[in-house]
Amino acid sequence: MTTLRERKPPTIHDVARVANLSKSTVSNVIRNATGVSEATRERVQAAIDELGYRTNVVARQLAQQRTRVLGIVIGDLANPFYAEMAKFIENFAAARGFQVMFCNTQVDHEVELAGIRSLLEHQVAGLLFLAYAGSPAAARAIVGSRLPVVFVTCAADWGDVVAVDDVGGADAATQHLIALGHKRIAYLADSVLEESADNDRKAGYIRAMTRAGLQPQLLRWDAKPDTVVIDGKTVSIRAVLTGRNRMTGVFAANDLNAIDILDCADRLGVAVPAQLSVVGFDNIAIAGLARIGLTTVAQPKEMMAQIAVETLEQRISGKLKGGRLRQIADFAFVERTSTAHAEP
Amino acid sequence: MTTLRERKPPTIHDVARVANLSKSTVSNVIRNATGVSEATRERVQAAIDELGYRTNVVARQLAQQRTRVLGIVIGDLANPFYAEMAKFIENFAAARGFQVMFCNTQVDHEVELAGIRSLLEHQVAGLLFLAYAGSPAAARAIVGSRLPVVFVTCAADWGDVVAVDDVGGADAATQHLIALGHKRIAYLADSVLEESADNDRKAGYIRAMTRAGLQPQLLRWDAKPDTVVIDGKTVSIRAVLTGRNRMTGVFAANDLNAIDILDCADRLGVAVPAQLSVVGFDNIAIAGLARIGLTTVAQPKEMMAQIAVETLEQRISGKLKGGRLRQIADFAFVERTSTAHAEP
DNA sequence: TTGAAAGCGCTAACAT
DNA sequence: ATGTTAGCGCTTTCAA
Repeated sequence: MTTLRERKPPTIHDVARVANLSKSTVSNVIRNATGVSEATRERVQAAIDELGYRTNVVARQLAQQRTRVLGIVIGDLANPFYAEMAKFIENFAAARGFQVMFCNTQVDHEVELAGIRSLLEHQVAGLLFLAYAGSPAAARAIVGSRLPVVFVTCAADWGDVVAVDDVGGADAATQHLIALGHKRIAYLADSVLEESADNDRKAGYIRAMTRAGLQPQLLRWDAKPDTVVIDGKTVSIRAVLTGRNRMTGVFAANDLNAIDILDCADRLGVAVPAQLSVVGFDNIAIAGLARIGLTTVAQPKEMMAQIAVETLEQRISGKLKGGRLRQIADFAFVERTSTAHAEP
Repeated sequence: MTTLRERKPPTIHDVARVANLSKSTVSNVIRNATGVSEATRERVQAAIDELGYRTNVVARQLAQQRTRVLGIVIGDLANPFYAEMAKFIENFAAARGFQVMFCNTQVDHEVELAGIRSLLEHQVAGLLFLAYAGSPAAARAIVGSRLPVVFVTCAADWGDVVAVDDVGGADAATQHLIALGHKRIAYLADSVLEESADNDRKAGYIRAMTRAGLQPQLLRWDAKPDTVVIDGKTVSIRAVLTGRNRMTGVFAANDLNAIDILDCADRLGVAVPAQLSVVGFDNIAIAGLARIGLTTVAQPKEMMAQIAVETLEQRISGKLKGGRLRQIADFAFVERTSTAHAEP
């Protein structure tokens, strides 16, 4: 092997020495600056190849006083929806020459803030929030207003927002259940994080219920697969799905929770959709499996990721100026086999 | 607002001026160096708070000639297994003061190499491969031997390896089907990437089949949900599952593919497990759903993530020296409802 | 078209 | 205990 672990990597200075040119000329070649003769360019390239030189981006970042790194704050990577979004975002970012730094720590509020702080210290050029859970004030105070921030799939008033029509989607989902003749329809909040999107979906649900003269029922997991909290009281999921005044329809804040409910129903012997109809939100990949067949509100994931990255890039480059942008994408209602007419 | 978008962030120089001290003293405080009087420390802290100073990690990295950034190369974030692994890895890394940079681009070989190159240019302190697909030679040539590399969940001979006993797990999975009386058992390779883990699992499958005197059948997706390639010939999945010499058992390279097969069976009206038994590998979260009930080989994900990060950290810090480490974790066989005795 | 030189913000000897 | 100083590798004016 030619490269020993110990030897320091070559710098432009080394390249310059080998090519018998100055540092600046080498720099000009590397940066594809104009005004370099073809002969020189080749001479430099030869030296670069010979030495195996590679740009030290850290030094460049310091000199240029900016980076091409995007900070991505994720709600929960274990949720396929966020994983898919993260994948798209990474793809679009890479295509535009950005490197991404992730920060997943949704576990602990303090850890989340520390993560954001670290991203800022690394001088990320922009911040992208996927599911913004933290106390708004704290995060905002840390971020300040020195770099562009985009919220995807969630919302806050201190950055651009790219989201789906959560209220409309939730309304449509609820309306679907109502149209099928269901009366006792519950809303199930997400177990992990009470994000801004949840609130909008809840609002859409309440709007549809109220319009139909039905009583909203807000559920929230207590001990994940067994009990839920309803009106401040802890109730077993068995009671909710099989009790006297059992729910016949559930609209979950997202597919993952909808699937959890499906699983509860299966274990309790409650037939879906014969005895229980379930609607989700997101349209994650597995929702489409024959065995799941989850009726859900689909978000245009790839499109949202693209718009988010593009918006952030334009803010960074300064091409986009002015007030906060709110870009709301249309949802698509996907009817599958988890919903049916209510029993007479 | 006090902070205008335009004003440059304060540096240690500014802090020093406000505190009436030198840059180095401020630096000493920031780095928690010893030999700073309590009074001075407080004076510096006051100035820091007043100015809202935050360390510029880029400058520090350049001065220290090292970073606390880990490069994570992922196979496919849309596969819940990798997403879960990524989450654990990010967690452990963050807990140890590392920031992570992701690179997902499994789409294109060229893009993958470009991603690795970018991570190196960003001077990552170490590289962690989750599912290493690329042509070994190319990636290795780019990385060289200047920084530590750990392969998790996959293997290569030029870095430390943290993996599950793929061969043993695959053998056990296949053996399970054989013990249930199945004769025509196929192996289904992953559709996205032909990784090293696939080969080991294939080897375990072949070993078990051969031992039982059965003929191995290697399948690979052609057009994802419809056709597979077997012995170089394209065959419809319908033929494979319902034809004259149909398979009665399938061992898939991972859960995602196993679930795809389950889905195919469902759509074709093939009853699982009555007419078809399916075993997966990974034990992703959804495999445990009542509706999926996938029998599978579980990998100790969190433990592997932890060992991987720790190993990488020890290589980086120099605490761990010497030859490549191969740390193989035990698998756990999880029997669920997707497997049963073969029909007589 | 090329080169000299002054930073970028921080660290880490070394001197005081 | 605090300050002085010389870098880290690159960019970017400005001269030559």
